[in-house]
Amino acid sequence: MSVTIKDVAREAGVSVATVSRVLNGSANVSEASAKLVNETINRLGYSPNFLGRNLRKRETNVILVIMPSSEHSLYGTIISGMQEYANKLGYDIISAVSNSTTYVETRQMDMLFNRTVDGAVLLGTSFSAQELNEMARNYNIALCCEGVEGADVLTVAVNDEQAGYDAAKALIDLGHRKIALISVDSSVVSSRKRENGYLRALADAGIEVREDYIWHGSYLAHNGADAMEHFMSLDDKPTAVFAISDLLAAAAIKKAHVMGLTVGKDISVMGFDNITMCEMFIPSISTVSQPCRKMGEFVIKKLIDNLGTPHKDNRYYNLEHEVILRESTGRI
Amino acid sequence: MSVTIKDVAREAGVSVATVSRVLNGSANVSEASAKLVNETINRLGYSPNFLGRNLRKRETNVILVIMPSSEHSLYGTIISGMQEYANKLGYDIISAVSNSTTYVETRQMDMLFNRTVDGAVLLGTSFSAQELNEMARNYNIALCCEGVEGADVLTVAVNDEQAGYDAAKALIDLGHRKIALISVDSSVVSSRKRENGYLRALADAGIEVREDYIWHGSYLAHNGADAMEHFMSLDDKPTAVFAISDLLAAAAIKKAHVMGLTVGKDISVMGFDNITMCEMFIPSISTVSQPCRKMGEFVIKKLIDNLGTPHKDNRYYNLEHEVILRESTGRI
DNA sequence: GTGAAAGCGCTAACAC
DNA sequence: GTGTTAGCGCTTTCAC
Repeated sequence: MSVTIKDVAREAGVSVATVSRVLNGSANVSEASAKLVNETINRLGYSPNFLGRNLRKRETNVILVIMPSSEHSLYGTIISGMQEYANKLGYDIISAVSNSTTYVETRQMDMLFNRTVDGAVLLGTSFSAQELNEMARNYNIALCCEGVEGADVLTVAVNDEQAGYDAAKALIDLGHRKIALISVDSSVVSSRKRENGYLRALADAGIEVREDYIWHGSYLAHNGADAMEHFMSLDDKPTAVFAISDLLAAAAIKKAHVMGLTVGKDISVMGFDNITMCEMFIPSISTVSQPCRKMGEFVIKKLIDNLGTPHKDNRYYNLEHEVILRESTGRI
Repeated sequence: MSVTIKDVAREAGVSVATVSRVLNGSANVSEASAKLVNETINRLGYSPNFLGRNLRKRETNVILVIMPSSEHSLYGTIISGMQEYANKLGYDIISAVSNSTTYVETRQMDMLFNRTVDGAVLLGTSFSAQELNEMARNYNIALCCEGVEGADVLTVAVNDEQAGYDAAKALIDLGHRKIALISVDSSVVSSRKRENGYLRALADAGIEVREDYIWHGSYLAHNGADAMEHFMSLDDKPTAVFAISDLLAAAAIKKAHVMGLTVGKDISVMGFDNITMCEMFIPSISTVSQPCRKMGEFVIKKLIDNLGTPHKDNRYYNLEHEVILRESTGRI
């Protein structure tokens, strides 16, 4: 039914080897043969079957990216960076969304184990360090955005602790002393690190940490609103809030607005990630930006480097973040 | 290096056929053999090479989804719906972002032509009807969200014309007579249809269409702001604006806000798509929602149905949209 | 410069 | 219930 290399060879009156050579641009094909083969390929509408090719070559030139969520505009930018770089090197990027479900993530990682792809990048994972190390022994994997403690796996991310520090420091520099934190209840490493950075910044500035200024909940928007409501119910209210994600920050801002506060004046709010919405929001949202494109390019570069060699680079690379001040934060 | 079915067979002391039977759950394997094979598989950490399997079976059970952009939260929800449904049927979904670039999209479609995937769903495409028809003759493709006029290809989308009508009608029902439109300059069919629906709604209500109330530009946020600025520079200003996308609506709202207007009172703004941001925005954004999950499920169901048969269903399916009124629109 | 042939890992027909 | 074997479509060695 579908046309194969054999059909092309027969029609062109050459051997399959010659067709293959033309296909792969190998040397030692006469111009006449090459021309003839190419014409036949076009005439027959032939497209090589990559299952055959990849099986034979034992490589697919495809890299899988697994995202924990599809709602995060950050991931789109990262993947865009990956794709551009990968294409240049003759690789393709495909992606899949795990929804942070171990079952789905495992199913997707099967594409790596069953040789459908050459490598995988995880933008957050539910696998343990031990599981990751086990996988990394036999397969090429990398983490991006979100490291896993104890995992000896190639990782590219910002320094979340320092980024959390810088975010809190920016609020302190604006004159704030009563700074609250909206964080999440989960074991996600990056959030914990951002939280640690916040604590260190307060300590450095000689500000005492108050339990009632620290809120833990889910990643959902609702949590940002609840946190803001809680802070505003306190007798001694904070003047600034640092949320470990922009979504939580936006929800907190919305709640403050509904409560009649002017965000940026009555209360300052700082987010994290610099998602698309930050600039559009009313007020625009101050945040910490990650170098998404660069992270995508870099992790792909390193991963592809690993594909060839037995000496895999499994280092942890930190890329530079940047604090961006917009309307949602103001001097006190 | 990597362990194959042969290794398992040798270690277990059975033939590769028996291992294959266990792998595929075919009948006619004694319990003893099955147990032995499974133990050996676990012991050796064997994972079947799908390149071999797929080559032999001439199917991959993988469907590719191509998105024009990665920034559209709609797509994430659609793909989520696809994935859930596909997994139930033993299929996997992978996705790729074309950035509306023909070169990239073509490169991604190669995965279909070279048999790396069984079918492809395009959430918007830069291919012409003719090109699509040509592809559909030999391959399994479907369009979702965004139809192409003249393409006899399986398509699942909302009725954009009616949706545009309903959006404008909702504004009319709120008492508005001076209703402007923010649309895009491109040939994207869905936008033109929404625009046509807007025109029909005005006609039905006996409202004359004014050229200076219709703005065409790019998809970028900037365009929404420019449009609002233009409308507000008119002597006879509109009291409501319908934007054919939520992003444009948000940008228009932001601009109106900056200009000192209270959106929802001084000016009403209606978007389209019901992206995540709509609910969080200040004010929350009225919009038209598409049944994303359902669309994803449905298109996958139909596409998988097509995989088996020579009689392909290439109909155009319309799913129900819904107008959602929030704070950004008000009664005049 | 070109062709014959082996073989990548797997499934499935066929034989027993 | 199990094994033997052909062959999916391709690349690549080896011989000429």
